[in-house]
Amino acid sequence: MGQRGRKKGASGEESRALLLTIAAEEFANKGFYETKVSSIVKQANVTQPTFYLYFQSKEAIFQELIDSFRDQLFSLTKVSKLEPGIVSENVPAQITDHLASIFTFFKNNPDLTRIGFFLAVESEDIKRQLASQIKMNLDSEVQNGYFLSNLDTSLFAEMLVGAIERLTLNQLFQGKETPENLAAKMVRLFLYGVSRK
Amino acid sequence: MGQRGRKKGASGEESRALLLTIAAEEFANKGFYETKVSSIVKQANVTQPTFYLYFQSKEAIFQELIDSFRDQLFSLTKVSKLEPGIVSENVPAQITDHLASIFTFFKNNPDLTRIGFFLAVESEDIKRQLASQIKMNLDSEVQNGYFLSNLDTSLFAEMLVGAIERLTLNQLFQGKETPENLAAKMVRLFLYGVSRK
Amino acid sequence: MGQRGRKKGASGEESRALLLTIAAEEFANKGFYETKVSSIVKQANVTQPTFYLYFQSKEAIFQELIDSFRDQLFSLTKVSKLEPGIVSENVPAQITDHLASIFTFFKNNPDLTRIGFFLAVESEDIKRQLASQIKMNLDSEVQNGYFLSNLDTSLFAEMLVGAIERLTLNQLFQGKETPENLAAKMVRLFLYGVSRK
Amino acid sequence: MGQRGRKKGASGEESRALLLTIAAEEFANKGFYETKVSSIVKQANVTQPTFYLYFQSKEAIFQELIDSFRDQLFSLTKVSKLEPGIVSENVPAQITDHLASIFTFFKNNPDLTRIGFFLAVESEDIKRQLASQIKMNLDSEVQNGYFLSNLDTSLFAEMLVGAIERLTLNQLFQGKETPENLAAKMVRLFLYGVSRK
DNA sequence: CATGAATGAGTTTTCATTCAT
DNA sequence: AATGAATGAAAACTCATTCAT
Repeated sequence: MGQRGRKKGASGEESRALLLTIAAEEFANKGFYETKVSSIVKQANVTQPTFYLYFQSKEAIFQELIDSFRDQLFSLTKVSKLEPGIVSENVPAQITDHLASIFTFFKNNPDLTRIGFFLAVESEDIKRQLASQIKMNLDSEVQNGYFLSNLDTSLFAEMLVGAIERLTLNQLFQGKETPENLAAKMVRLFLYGVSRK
Repeated sequence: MGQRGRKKGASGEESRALLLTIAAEEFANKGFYETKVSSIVKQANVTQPTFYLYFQSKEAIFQELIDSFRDQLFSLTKVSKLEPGIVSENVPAQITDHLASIFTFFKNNPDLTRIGFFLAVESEDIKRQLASQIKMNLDSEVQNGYFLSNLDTSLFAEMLVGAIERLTLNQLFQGKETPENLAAKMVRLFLYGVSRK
Repeated sequence: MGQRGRKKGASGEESRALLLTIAAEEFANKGFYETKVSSIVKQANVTQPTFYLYFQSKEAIFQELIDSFRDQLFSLTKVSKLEPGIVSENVPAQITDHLASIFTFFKNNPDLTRIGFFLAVESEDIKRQLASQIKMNLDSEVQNGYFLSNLDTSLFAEMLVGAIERLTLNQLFQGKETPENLAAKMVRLFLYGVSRK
Repeated sequence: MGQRGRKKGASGEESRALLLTIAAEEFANKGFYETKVSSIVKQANVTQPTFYLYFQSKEAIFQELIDSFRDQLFSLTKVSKLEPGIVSENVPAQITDHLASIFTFFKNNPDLTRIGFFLAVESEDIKRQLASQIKMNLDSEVQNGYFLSNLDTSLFAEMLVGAIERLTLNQLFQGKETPENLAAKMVRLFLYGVSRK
């Protein structure tokens, strides 16, 4: 009776949180449509009506996960504007740090990241939004003379997001690189290019 | 009797091709799961059994589209290795051409591209494969001294694929840039970086 | 609201058993293919999903009925070996009893019998298995000198099964004979033949 | 063009006969429902409309096979009444011959037999009819004093049919016994019984 | 005599969701 | 806080059968 006993006594919040975690895992691994409510609740050891006690629908819980990803991501990028008065030499380091913090967040929340950055229909929105934030940073950096004055910041921001996305999946999630290294390599490449001269 | 008469007389290949086109459109716009066979056939003005006359299943037609994308993409990239004896100055132009041809293919086949590059489960595979092709090219170019000798070509290839992906969606498909311009801009940025100095 | 209320409160096992009974009846009367899930559930006053709550598929419920028949039949025949030390005169009575118990089982479970003995693909298997059990009994009886020493027990066992089958359908199920009478008649005929002398 | 040429030139009767043969095979092996018209015509190298040129429906061709079986079987049993004036000693041989001719027919027409004797819904009818013929023969033989005067000929006829059925399937079709041997064994057993004394 | 192309009418099965307790 | 039992609404797929030629 241990398990059952515990479950009955569990606070609602616990059940809710558990469902959320399991759902994230399932969604991340199998996508929205291949994830069945029945499978989520089975793993959480609750019944289907319980699910609906905490979430209005399958879509709602998915959305909640997306929103959670978006919120965390943007609370991260909000604080990371280059400070205006910074000295030139430190710019790369600053950018690297910023990038590393994003990679760290992704690494620590792989399920959420898969959902919000790759699976959701809104993923495109989110990436656009991220690109837009990056663009704003770039613009001010251009203004401050750190970057090429004729840089197409919009396009560049999108390229960065694309790079982030691929490296997250193929390097970070594969455990091939740490967030810091990845960030450093990216920045170096983008700053100085790959041409020999 | 005009309509009916025409349909009965239609060649099978025509019906098949029509279904394929409509399916591509639907899949591209609504994804695999939200695309219903019933909706495809309605637009093609045939009945459901006709669909199954030409395709084994909804999955099969989806797969056929993916395969078509993959095949075309890789028949494109297969021909585009940098020739060994090329003079240094022409390398950027060559790369640009290659990239432009990819963008052109994407632009001319937006539905197929959405399916094969973004919607399919195999999309990751396809991108990995593309990255791998690019890496091989890069490797030989490094060997020939065009690029930094310590370049992490694998990582760089992935960044390129990420950039291609984003720009395809947000610039090319939006009609903001031509394939050629996009390719040129990308190459310039990656070759020389964005740093002012 | 009476009906609806009652249904909701019904125990699952009840619904399951009801479906099983109705399915047996339908299968027995119309065969596997002409029996539609829709018709079973209609008679059980439940909806189709309820059916799938208790049975994996139409095939599964059919199989369950077959297995039930087979299990009951063989738990019946397992106990009925002639005891070794029996006196000669009692052998016919013993055999008759055994046969009667089979006929009784068939009579009490006509739907199941129709399914397992006549409709199922496995019916042949089941009959073969029954014949094989009978053959083993016959062999030991031959050994004990009750029967002709040169009796082809395998062939004879099959003839018995054939006779059982026909009489079940045309005498027992028609209510023309009781299990006991049928058994007695069969035994007499097989033991002593029909020849006048 | 050989094949096609031949087909075009084929007489209608040839196509019809071919379809009938293939259908018999398929029905015999897979049953009515698992046999698809599409599969029959594929094996016959014709198209579905051709099938409907010769048969009104899938049911019709099945019925035709059943009727063919029934007709042949009963043209066989019609001729085989024991002649009234026969001498006592020859009765067993006569019966054996009769039985052997049935087994021979079954052996030479296994597909048809499977269909008419085992698969068809009318199989029961056909067996009943066969039993009824046998009963009539038995009755006259009883009258003539060959058999026990109190023999329940109806029941005995059914037992015979059951035995025939099983032995056909498990001995004859398995190639374990020739029609003649099988008939002889059956007759011996039924005439004199299996009791030792 | 034969076919390429198409369909009407169904059937099983799935799944998110909800009562009643 | 939770559940046993049930369902509405649809989806993919099948197959015998038939036009038009």
